[in-house]
Amino acid sequence: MATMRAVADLAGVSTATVSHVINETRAVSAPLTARVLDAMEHLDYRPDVVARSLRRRETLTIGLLVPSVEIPFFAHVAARVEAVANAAGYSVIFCNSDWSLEREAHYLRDLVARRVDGLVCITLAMTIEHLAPVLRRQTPVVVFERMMPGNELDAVEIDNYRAAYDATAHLIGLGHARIGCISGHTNSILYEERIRGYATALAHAGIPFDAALVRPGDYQPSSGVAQGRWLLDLPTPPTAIFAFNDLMAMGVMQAAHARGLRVPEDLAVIGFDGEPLTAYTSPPLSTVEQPVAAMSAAAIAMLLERIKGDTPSQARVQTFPAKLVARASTVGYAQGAN
Amino acid sequence: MATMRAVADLAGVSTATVSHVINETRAVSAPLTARVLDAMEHLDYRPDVVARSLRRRETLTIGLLVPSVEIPFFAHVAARVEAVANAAGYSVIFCNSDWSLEREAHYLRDLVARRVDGLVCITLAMTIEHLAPVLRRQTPVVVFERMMPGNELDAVEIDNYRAAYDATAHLIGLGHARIGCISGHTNSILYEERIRGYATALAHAGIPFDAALVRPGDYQPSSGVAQGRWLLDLPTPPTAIFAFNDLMAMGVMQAAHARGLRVPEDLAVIGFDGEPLTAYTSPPLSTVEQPVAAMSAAAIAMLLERIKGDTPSQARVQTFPAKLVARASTVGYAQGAN
DNA sequence: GGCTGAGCCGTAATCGTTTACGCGCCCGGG
DNA sequence: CCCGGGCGCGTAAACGATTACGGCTCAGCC
Repeated sequence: MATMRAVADLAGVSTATVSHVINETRAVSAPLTARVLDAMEHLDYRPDVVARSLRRRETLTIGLLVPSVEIPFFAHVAARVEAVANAAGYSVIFCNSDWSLEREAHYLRDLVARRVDGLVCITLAMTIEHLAPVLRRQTPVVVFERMMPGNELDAVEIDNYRAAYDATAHLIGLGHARIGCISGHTNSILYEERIRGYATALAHAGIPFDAALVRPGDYQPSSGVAQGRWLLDLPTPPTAIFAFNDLMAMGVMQAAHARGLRVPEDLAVIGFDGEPLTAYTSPPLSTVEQPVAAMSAAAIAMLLERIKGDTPSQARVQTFPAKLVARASTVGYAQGAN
Repeated sequence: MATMRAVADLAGVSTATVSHVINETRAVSAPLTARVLDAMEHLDYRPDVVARSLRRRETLTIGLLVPSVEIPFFAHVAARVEAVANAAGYSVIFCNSDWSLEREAHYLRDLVARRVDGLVCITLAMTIEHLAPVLRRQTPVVVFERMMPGNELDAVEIDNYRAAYDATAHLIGLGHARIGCISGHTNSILYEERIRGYATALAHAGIPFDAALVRPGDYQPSSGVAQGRWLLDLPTPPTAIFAFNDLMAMGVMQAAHARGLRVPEDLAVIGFDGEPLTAYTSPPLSTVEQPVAAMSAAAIAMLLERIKGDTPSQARVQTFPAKLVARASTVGYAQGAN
């Protein structure tokens, strides 16, 4: 409530001096400094962030755009991004697009109008054109997962090819030859990379690729159930299924259990993302773990560099390793520790 | 980038006219209106939200404070609150306190300095004193779950007493007489109410209350495992366990499975919150479902009323019914549909 | 004694909007 | 013919900070 003017008056100085005391931006004599601090204390003064933002032309705010925070992976990212950003003095405006391109566009406009200093966005279907309004205003952007075209944006990602390869090879190593795959939305680089990893692992093992075994999911457990059933209904059903995220893998396990199949004896299941939750399913779910904390920290670090103007001009893409975590849903309780 | 000044110049009018065209706040002749709109179009002008906020003394921003968005229930709330707020034109500043009172206090100060128009906060341990800086600035607040003391804040909540009663009665109805309970943090009204519901249901069935059967959890699945083991290690272990949230219930199921116990034949398990996830565990988890969407909408509605100044002066507490959802983790596949 | 330069501060412009006032003009009624 | 009242618009003062300039004082030195 108290304004800087009030503090200045109470301390008997000008607002300039108060400002400089607060920001330590020019020398102020000891006695004056003391008087100012006293006055601030008395009035419980806090600088008005809005006014400051207007004048400084920075808001100490970043936007965070995610498809759905109800999916554990995105919630995890949101938590980490917020923590790191906050430690650096930034607040986070949270935008949940619900997988809607339209809403994403809406958010982008709003975030620009709000003059966010930067933007972390995690989206699969968005293309560079959608970001045009943001880039035009020179607002730095970092994306999780590389975007569709050969755009040039700072990004953090995992090696999706290798991760999918590892997951598939893991199943092959356990003796499976007929391996189903429940993917996510098909219009993304992520999709292509993971499918390539899956197919390559099969090829290396001399197993023919069967398109019927690859089913599209939507990252919700219900699609895991539906596509899991579909696969199990095949004349020659798979003996193992690789899902593009943990929730769908849980759905698959349930579909299997509902038919009296045992996991992993009758059907092995492996998920993706490696959310903590997976350690607590029944049976514990094998998965491929993404280093969310490291990725989030890296994303914010890159963003802050851009904001500070340390402009590498060249877009940087940081690729992190994903880690296969074998649990009872593939290797059984006997072999699978954890 | 384009400022209102630029638009005014291009259209050959004053900034006042531009402003009035934008906000439709006073009559402007058709020709001028057209010229202004044209100019805006040409320059791709968007009002600067920061400047506007400074002048209007409102930011069209609300703060959202949650303990941990990685817990499905809070993620669900965050998604709904954001959606409703956004539909009303408000942006959401996301604050993840990680259960830390210190961080909560930090966020509250920051949100006030940022002049958020309102605040939705969901916290168990916080007391009214922590909110003092917010209330002093007249910033409206709505809380999820009533707070510790007999404070007076607008709130949405479920009938925790009844919900816990129902869950316990459900287990009793299935023939269980020795029922364990894994609670959350013990320093909240929520805790007291649920324990009261649990105890009362037992009493009504003539079952003596056994303090050894009530164990504190922390809403993480790991505590479900730990406390589940503890309970199963009892000389006379419970035949059913009621957990204060779904994640801990999953932990309990895993602990049971790890010992070769069958759910629900050897141990019935019921959770709390009713997150969608629970329909996909193995077996599907019985739970008590909170009407998150309705609660979130109500919270925002109350907040907006306060913001608009429609001040009931009296704090309002809206209590919603929770719904018991019986699934295979208690009633078995035979009886339990779904 | 005058000049210079270093310390310290205050004045006022500025960021980009909104909005209280007030001024012209035109029209209709007395 | 004059006057009152709408209607339409512009001028300029906010909102609450930051910051470019410039002014003053005093010490040191020639």
